[in-house]
Amino acid sequence: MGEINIKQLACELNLSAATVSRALRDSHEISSETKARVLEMAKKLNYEPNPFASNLRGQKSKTIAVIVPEIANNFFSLAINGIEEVARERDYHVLIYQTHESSAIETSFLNRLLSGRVDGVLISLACENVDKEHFKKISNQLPVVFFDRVHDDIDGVKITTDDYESAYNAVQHLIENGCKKIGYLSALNALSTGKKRLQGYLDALKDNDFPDDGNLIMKSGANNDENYTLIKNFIAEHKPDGILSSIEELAMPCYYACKELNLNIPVDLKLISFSNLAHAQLLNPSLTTINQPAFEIGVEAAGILFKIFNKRWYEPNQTIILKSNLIKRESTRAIA
Amino acid sequence: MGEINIKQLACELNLSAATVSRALRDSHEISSETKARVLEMAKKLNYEPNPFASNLRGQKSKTIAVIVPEIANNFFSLAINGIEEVARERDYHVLIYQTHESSAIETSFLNRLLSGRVDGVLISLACENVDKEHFKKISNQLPVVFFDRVHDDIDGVKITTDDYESAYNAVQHLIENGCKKIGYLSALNALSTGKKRLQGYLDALKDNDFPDDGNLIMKSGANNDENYTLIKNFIAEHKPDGILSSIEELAMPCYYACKELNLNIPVDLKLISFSNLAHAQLLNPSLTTINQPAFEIGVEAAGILFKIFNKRWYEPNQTIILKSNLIKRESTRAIA
DNA sequence: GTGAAAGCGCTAACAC
DNA sequence: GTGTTAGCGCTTTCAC
Repeated sequence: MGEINIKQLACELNLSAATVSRALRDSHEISSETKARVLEMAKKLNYEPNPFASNLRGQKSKTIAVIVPEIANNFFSLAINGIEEVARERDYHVLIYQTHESSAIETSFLNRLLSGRVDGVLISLACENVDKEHFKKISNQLPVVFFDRVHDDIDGVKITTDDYESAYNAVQHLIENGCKKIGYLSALNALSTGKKRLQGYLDALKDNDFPDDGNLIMKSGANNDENYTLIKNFIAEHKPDGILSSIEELAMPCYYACKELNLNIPVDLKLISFSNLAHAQLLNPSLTTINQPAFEIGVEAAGILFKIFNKRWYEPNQTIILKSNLIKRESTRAIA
Repeated sequence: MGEINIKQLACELNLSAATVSRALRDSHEISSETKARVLEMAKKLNYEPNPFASNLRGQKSKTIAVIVPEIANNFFSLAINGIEEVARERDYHVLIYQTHESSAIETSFLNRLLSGRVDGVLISLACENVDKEHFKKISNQLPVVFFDRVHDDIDGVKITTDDYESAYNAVQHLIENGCKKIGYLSALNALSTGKKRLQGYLDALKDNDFPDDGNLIMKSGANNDENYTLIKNFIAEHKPDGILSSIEELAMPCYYACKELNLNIPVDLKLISFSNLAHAQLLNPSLTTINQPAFEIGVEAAGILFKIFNKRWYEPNQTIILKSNLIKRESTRAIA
C-alpha cells in the first residue's frame, strides 16, 4: 500500500537487497558502518518490511490467535488484555475470534488457522460438546494452549484455576454462614472446568453430611431470558437458602429474581458466584465472589505459547493451576 | 505448517495449479465438472490456501486492525464484539491492539500497520494529545475509520455518539431533579469526544442560569488511586449536590468516596455517568447512566470500513452520530 | 477449458 | 563484507 520495498531501499543505498536485508536483521556479516547507513535510510524512507513476503519465506507469521466464547465478558476481556501485553513485548500480533459458544464456529476458525496464518493458538473452549478428534488433528499441526475452559479428554498444555477447590470452599463458606439448603447454578457442563466446579460443590455437601439428591442443581438455559425464568422458578420451587453460581451470568439474574420473589439477600438467600465483576463491591448487596486471576491467566498462557515457539517447553500435557480468590462480601453474610 | 499446498492438490487431480486456483475462485473459465472435482478433493485433503502467498500476490490481507485504549473496558469490549461479528461475516480476520492511552504506542502500532499487514484500521484514540500530522500520513496510505474517541482536527470517517446532547440532557435531568450545584468529572480532554461532553455540561448550566466559575470541573488523574483521592477531595471541598461523570471509571470511585464521606446517593449527591456497565441496575443505589450503543458503533464502524474497501463509500470526512440512551435510575432520584 | 511461466517482496544458500 | 540467485505458494497474464 504505497510502501517502499527492500529493493528500492537497496537501490537508494547502492547496495543489494540481500545486504540490506542482512543489515536490517543485524547479521554479523555486515560491517557496522553499512548497518548504520541502512538503518538510517530505512528510517528516513519509513521502510516497513512486507510481512507477507517474509512470512511466506520464513514460514513464521509473528501472529497468534486467541479464540474465546465472548469478548464482551469480564473474564475474557481481562485475559485478552494479558495476552495482548505479552504479545506486544515480543512484537507479535494478536488475532481475535469469538465462538459465541458454538463448537461448529470454533472448528471452522481452527481449520482456517491451519493455513499458517498464525504460529500458535490460545483457546478457551466453547461450552458446547466438543469434537475431541478434531483437536488431535489441530494440535499436531499447530501449537495450542488451552486456558480456563479446558477439557480433560483433549491433550495439550492447559492453564486453569483451582475450580474444584474454589467451588468446595465456596460451599463450605455458605455452610459456615448458616446455609442448610444450597443450590448450584451449573454451566459449562460439557467441559472439565464445569465438571470440577460441580464436583467441588457435591463433595463439599457430602463432607458436611448434607443430603444430595441432585434436585438443587439447576442447569443453565440457552439465553439470558430463559436463564432468568429458570432461576426464578428454581428459587421459588426449591427455596434454597444458599446458592453457588458457576458463572457470573447466572448470578446476576438471582438479584432480579430475588427482588421479584421478595426475598432478601443475604437474609433469605445467600449468594456466591465465580465472577470477575470489577465492582462486585458496589452491588446491592455486595456480591461474594470467587475471583479468577484472569489477567494472569492470559499472561501465563501467552508466555507458555512463546516458550513452545522457542522450544523451551517440554511438557506437552502439563496443566498449570492458578489460584482463585474467595472474596467474602454482604451477599453471604451470616445472619445473627 | 504441515499443510498441503495448491501444487500437491493439483497433482492429486492431474491438473495444473493454475486450473485449481481458478476453480477454487469459481472462475467462469473452468467447467463446472472440474470445479466440482477440485472442490471435493480440496475438502477431502483439508486444503487451506496459504494466506501469505495470496496476500503477497494480491496485496490484500483480509485482515483489519482494531486499536483501542483498553480491551478490558465495558465499552470497548462491546465495540470489538460488534466489529468481530461483522468481520466474521465477511471472512475477515481481526487484529487487536491496545494503547493504554499512550499516543506513542498508538503511533508505533500505526506505523507497523503500514506494512500492508492489514487492509484497514478501526481506531478509538488514546486520550493523550495526538500527533495530528502523523495521522495525515497514515490515512493517505491506509483506510482508517475512527470510532467514539475522535478528534475534530484529524480528518477521516468517524462514528461517534451524541456526546454534546447526552451531557446537556444529563445536566438538565440533574437540575430537574433538584440539583443546585453540579460538578463535572472530566476526562478525554484532548479529544473532541471529551470536549463535547464538557461543552454540553457548560451549556446546560448556562441555559439554566447556573453560575459557571469552572470550579466544579474536576480533571481526572493518572490512575485509579489518584482518581479516587481527587474525587474524594473534590466532593469534600466543593460539596456538589449533583455530579456528571464523563466516563464510567470516574463514577465508580464516587460510590466509595460518598461512603467514606458519609454522603448518601441520591439524597446528598446525585450521580450520573456515561457508562456501559451491564448491571448499573444492581448497584447500590442503581446508577443513572448515559448508555452508548457500543456494539452498534462497532458494527457501524466495521461496516463503513468494508464499504471503503468496496469503493462504495464516498464521504471521506463524514461523521456518523448514533444516539446514546439516558437511563434514569435511583442515583438521580428526586428527593421529596 | 486448461497449462506454462512470471512475479509479488523477502531471505538463505552459495558464490567471490 | 557484499552480490547473485533461487524459491516460499499463490494468481494471473499469455499461450494454445
